[in-house]
Amino acid sequence: MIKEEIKKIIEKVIKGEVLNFSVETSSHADYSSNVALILAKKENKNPRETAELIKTEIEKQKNKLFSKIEVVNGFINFYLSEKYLKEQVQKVLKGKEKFGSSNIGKKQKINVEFISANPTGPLTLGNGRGGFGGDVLAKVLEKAGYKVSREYYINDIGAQITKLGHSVIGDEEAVYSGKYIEDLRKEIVGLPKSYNFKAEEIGEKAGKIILEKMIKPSVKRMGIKFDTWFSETTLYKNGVVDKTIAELTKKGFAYESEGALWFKSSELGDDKDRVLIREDGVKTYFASDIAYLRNKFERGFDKLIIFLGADHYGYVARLKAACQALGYNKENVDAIVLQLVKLFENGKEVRMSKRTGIYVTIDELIDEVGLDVARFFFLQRSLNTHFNFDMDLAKEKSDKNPVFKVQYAYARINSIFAKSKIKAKTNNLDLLKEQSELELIKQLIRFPEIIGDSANDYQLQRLPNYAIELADSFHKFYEKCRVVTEDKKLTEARLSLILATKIVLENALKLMGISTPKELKRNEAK
RNA sequence: GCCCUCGUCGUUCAACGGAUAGGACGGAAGUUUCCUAAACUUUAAAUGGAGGUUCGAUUCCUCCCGAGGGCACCA
Repeated sequence: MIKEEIKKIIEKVIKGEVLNFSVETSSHADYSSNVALILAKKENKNPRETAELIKTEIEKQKNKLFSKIEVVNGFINFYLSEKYLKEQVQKVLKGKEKFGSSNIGKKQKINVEFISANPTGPLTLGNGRGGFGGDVLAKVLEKAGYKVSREYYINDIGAQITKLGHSVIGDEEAVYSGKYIEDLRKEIVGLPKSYNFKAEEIGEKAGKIILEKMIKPSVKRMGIKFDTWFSETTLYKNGVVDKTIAELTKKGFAYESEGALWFKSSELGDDKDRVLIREDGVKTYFASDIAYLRNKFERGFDKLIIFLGADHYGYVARLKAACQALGYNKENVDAIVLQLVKLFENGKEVRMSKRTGIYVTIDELIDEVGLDVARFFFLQRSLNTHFNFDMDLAKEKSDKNPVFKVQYAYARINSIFAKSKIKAKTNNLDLLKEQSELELIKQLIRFPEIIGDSANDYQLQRLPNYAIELADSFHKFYEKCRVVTEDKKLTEARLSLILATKIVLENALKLMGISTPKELKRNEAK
């Protein structure tokens, strides 16, 4: 990664100084660093002079990375040399689908748990946000050198399931409604009327059907493949919950009060203690969640990432407390909190709820706008911003979704190759001298940085934004430079450039789980 | 009441404490004898308010205003 290379060069110059300076792509140059501003402040010197000093030292090294280094307002601006840029094109071509991969993860095992919706109804919009986010984060981490496992936790036991049972039976304790509940009633309860239904059993059956017939197919349509579907029930069957509670008790983190067993989470950063076993002897979901946490670490994961809805926010402190109590490092658990998606219809907010039966399912969304648009749509938004969704607007705008701009760039490249009789050759890359050509190369080499940054801070909206910028650079190049011309050598060089672009576009789109159509039909409506 | 998240062009989203706040849609004006005009070029338009820290704040801190979400022996 270039940022890292430049950083190393600077660090060498400023020697032992430990500074928190940055090197970033910049609108003023190819890369810029604020190192002088920070160093000068520390040493109480003039930033401009400090910058000049650093610049002179770097120039002495005669590094072939740069064509020019300049100092402006105390910033040090770096311009990459053409020679270096052309080497990078070769690197992309050589790297192919591996271009962008890195080893920052050092093969650490990460468990990414996401969606994990209760099997009490279909997946909805909110699950789409977490679903696509989790899947893409997993892909990013894989590309960054982690060993990733995608996991779905199924809450297939307990109060929710009993309530589901009541709903299917249709008694007065019913909470869920909707057509699928009626269908389940027909399927499970059957015609011969009997009044001996046990809500728990019915709920369990219904949950299984919902999982298999509704959730799993939706997940598949979303383009997501889980490595593990983890059933909460197994934690009870295998005695993990009891073992975990016993361990907490033994370590002095659990105590009895008012007939219940409590976890001393308040001693470990939570605002209050939490119940593990209720007065009536029933273990809480939190108890099995701790068991699940322990189970994940016991399976050998170095790091856990858990996607949570904003309505489960309070959970984070509890889980981290549990982590510490069990002797694991709480830093190895990252919770990603998703803000809720609000549904709007005709300009008015509609409260989504599986209980009232008012919601938009993920299947409906994909039916309406297609998977590519749906994915891009969600990925463009930061996970922790509030999100208003209007299906009518989404439908109306789906034709104008920027994902097509990206796919169109890809299609244009394929079209050129389909028509060209000449093959790409890299021996004359020196002929690439146009501004738009060099700009395009600069975009290509940002890709590994985009992945590295996203793997570190989980800010996935960076990916679609980058894809758009890359497509833009390509389209500008396309307008400016004709690829296939009479000049054979130039044609070969430009074909190499667009081949490299194709590789990066394809890698970027695949990372987002978006298709790479070889051609895009012209929009009839337009 | 306490805690968390969010407030950016008309709309919807971007911007590790950096330079002239970026894109998309919508608005205005253009570009096609030539590899797909779902493209390109030009243009108007925004940081909720008040303080503070800093060489420098959309970003960090405090208060206020507004939206959402938590504060269960529910999940």
